[in-house]
Amino acid sequence: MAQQISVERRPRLNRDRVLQAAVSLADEVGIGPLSMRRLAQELDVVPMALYKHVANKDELLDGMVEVIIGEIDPPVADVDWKSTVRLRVLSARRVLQRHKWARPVLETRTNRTPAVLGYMDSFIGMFLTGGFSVDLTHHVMHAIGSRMWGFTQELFDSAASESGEGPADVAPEVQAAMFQEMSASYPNVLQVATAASHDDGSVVGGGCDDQFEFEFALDLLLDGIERLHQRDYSSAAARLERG
Amino acid sequence: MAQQISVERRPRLNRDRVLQAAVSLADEVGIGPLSMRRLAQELDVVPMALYKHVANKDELLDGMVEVIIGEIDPPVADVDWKSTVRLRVLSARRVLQRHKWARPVLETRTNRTPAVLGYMDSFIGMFLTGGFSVDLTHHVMHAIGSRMWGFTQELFDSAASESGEGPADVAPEVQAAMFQEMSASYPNVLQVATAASHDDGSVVGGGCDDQFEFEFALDLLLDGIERLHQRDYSSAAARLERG
DNA sequence: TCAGAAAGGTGTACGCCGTACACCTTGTGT
DNA sequence: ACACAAGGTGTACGGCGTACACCTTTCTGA
Repeated sequence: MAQQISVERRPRLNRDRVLQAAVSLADEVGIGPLSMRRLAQELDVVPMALYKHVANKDELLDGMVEVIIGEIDPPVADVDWKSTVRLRVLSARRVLQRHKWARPVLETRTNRTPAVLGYMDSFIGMFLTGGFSVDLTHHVMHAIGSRMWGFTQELFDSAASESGEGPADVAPEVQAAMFQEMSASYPNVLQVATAASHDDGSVVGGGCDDQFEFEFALDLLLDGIERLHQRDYSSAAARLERG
Repeated sequence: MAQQISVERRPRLNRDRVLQAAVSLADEVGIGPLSMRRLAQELDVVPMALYKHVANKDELLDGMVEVIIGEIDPPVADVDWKSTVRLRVLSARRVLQRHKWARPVLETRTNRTPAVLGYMDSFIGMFLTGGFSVDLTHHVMHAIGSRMWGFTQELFDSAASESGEGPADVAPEVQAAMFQEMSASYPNVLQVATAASHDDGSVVGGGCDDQFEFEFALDLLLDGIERLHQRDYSSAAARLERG
């Protein structure tokens, strides 16, 4: 009967509480001082307890990214693509400003977690819905990518990154399963990714010409800049126009 | 007489050899495994020996950045601004590809070392020489910044970052000295930075509206994208045109 | 030429970090 | 009531950056 006396009992931990606590702590003290030990202390728990809920620190960071992606507003419907995209990016920006540690974390992180893929998928959807071709959507995603997240360069890199050339070290049936799941959960990502790989025949990854993408984005900017220059742009005037 | 027998003598260390070794090592093994201990080992020296040449690991990283900035081609003269800028950015990109560790390092680093300031100054100069107004140049630098380095957001932040609001914790005469040196060494940076601060009266830093800069760049991209969309852009066609 | 100083290099030690591993405790389903 | 899984603990290891006291080499100028 006295099994649960007035002693203050800490509620049990779970992955979600761990991630939330990590985000709060990083908000407070920054990403540098966020160590497993410090986080454990914050949760009134011994460091190793955390490992029952996240595999390691890397997965913790991935989880934190998940959390803040969840804070980005969903796309607003029934307006033109440009406004949809614009509002979404500005929402993402607001999130990144609320969590100042997030930018560097996103920039280092190359993992395509479900949350990241889901966000990308929905983002791509905004262009496709707006009537963009898959081709243009692809380049546009590269061009705009780093402005919101920083995952431009290896957007569709497959799981390659480190180990060799591509997904050659995964059994074919596993690849097939991944493909199935992709097409179910991230149809837009899949569409763009496969279209981008027509050239070299690989199904996912490797099929996109980094140099071309870089120059595409660079020239997009330079052309825009040139136009502003030609019309004697002044930010003061722009501010007035904008109200 | 026998003071220097056939014994193999390691040439004395100096800052440059340390930095070069660090760059090579990072090229080989990546930035993660690059520790002071590992670097020392590579140089056949005890870890603490390095601290006679660099103050700490952060300064080592700054030094490594210096080294690779030195590898970027100087601006080519006697062509239009657009080509000058384009070629320079592509040169910078080549450097970053040669040193794959550099991008994340640049993205985390917020220090305005002489090398960085020098590069920025010369970069700004390309626009000013091209007839750009200081105002437009300023926004353009923000818009294009991260595409080469990643220091967009706090380009002209002064030394603020961490410690409070601004340079208030530095003696006035020191500020004056810094100003003197700036105007001598980085006239373009100074010009743009001071122009950007007219609004709020501060001399250096704090005087630039992040939200405005972000939307400026975002809209530059979106407008460009819209134009491509309207003319049914296709990358295949673009590739053909380009040759 | 030679002392003394400055610059370069060493050895030890400290307090962090992530986390492997073996263990105990608590909650849950039968 | 009990077994078993899930959650939590304690200890320990190897790696990190670097402070500090010390020795050794090289340079300098009288």
